[in-house]
Amino acid sequence: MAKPHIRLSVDAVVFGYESQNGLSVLLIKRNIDPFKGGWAIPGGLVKENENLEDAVQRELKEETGIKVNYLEQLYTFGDLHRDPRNRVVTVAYYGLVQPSKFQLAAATDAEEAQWYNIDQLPKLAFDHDKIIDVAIQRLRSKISYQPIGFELLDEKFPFSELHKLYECLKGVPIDRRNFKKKFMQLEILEELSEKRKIGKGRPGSLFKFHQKKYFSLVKKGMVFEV
Amino acid sequence: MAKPHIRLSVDAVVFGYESQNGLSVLLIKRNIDPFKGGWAIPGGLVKENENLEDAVQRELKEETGIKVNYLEQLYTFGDLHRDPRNRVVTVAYYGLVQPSKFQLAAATDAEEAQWYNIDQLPKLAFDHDKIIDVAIQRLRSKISYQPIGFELLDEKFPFSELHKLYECLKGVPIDRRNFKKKFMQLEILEELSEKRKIGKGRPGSLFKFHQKKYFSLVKKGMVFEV
DNA sequence: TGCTATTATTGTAAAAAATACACAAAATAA
DNA sequence: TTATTTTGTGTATTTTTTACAATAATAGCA
Repeated sequence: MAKPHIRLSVDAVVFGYESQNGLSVLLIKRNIDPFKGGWAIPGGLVKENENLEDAVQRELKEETGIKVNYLEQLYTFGDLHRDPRNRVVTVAYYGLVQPSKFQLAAATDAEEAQWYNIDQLPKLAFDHDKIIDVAIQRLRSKISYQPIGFELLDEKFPFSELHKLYECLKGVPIDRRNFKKKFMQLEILEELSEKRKIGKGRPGSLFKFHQKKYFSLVKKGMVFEV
Repeated sequence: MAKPHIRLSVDAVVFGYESQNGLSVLLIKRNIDPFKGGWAIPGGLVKENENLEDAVQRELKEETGIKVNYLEQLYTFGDLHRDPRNRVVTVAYYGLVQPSKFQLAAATDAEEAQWYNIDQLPKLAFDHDKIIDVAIQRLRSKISYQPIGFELLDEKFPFSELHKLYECLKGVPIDRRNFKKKFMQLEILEELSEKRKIGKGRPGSLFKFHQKKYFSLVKKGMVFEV
């Protein structure tokens, strides 16, 4: 009998955001044991000749049909009995997408995939609740010092959307005027001449995140902090 | 022939600090291939029934004789060819110790262990230079918002030692008076009636990090930031 | 068309925090 | 006793953060 060895997997906490629904996580319904029929975050074993990030993207594609643009390593979970059958150490990642950009699961491979608001998560397989907790914490703090929020917005967005996003992720009300003042001082947004087309009330200008401006900010040794 | 599988290892960047010598990293001289005779950070394969942190502590004990008090996961490095022979994914940790508290290697197991100042590192095996880079960055930023620096100082220390430590880790001069004012406002230090015994100049009071005070700071929702 | 409701835009005064900066006190070495 | 080194302390200035309200542009409705 072969000597048992440690298996290595990757798992992904994919965050989605919509201004009406707030922050969600992408879950799949497992169709194999253990936890068959239960909900889990997408993931699976890493292949012998595959990079970790490639493995994440592959599993995401297979299980949910999604390709994430922003993907970052979160933490590696290696407790002895986190998988009831074998020793499986998992490298967890988190990613950001716009749910509206994708058609979920049904069209794709195996499991059923679904968005769940982070305040209404079902019971989860393995230690996936813990992984999501860590991911939320990380996202909450990262949003303040890295301009990653734009991954969750349309390319062009009214300023109020950015404001709502930050209030949602930080979980506290933020003064609109002070927030705008601070953000605009960074000079990483481009104000377009277009206005938002729909909705009631005075239409606001649309903005775009200007990556080049952000890089030149960094080059000057300044820091993004909001 | 058995199907090849991914091997899992842990590696540790152990930082040591002395006010005369600044920041150092603990390295070992490898006595097996690959990179036999070269320098590397301590580490090795994780056992099938062993937690990741336990694996780190075991390897550190075996290879250097050191036990670290503060140990934290850094990042997981999994590039395809980071080990020239097999696919090895490594979970890197970093730890903080006082070099003066330990007798190194020679007394212990296999390899030769030695402290190297972070500005005078030798050429390193595998991707260990990259791992150390990431660890230094992490330590540099973490020192500002977590009170981990005390792991690098004696239990009782004159304030000037704390000041020097922060100047060293942040790599910039810090105004003595403003730094002290800010730190003392946190109320996490206990000022002892003892004075420093040796050295020239006016003797300074000794201080102690007061963990309980720090916890109550956190409970009040305040943040450590220096 | 005019009224109401809704959202967007803009500025300033007050408070708090960060910075710059200098001199006196306690010890050792010469 | 004098010079040198290190510690200890306070204030004025600048910068940043916070709190806060009135006006403009649209849509829907009477």
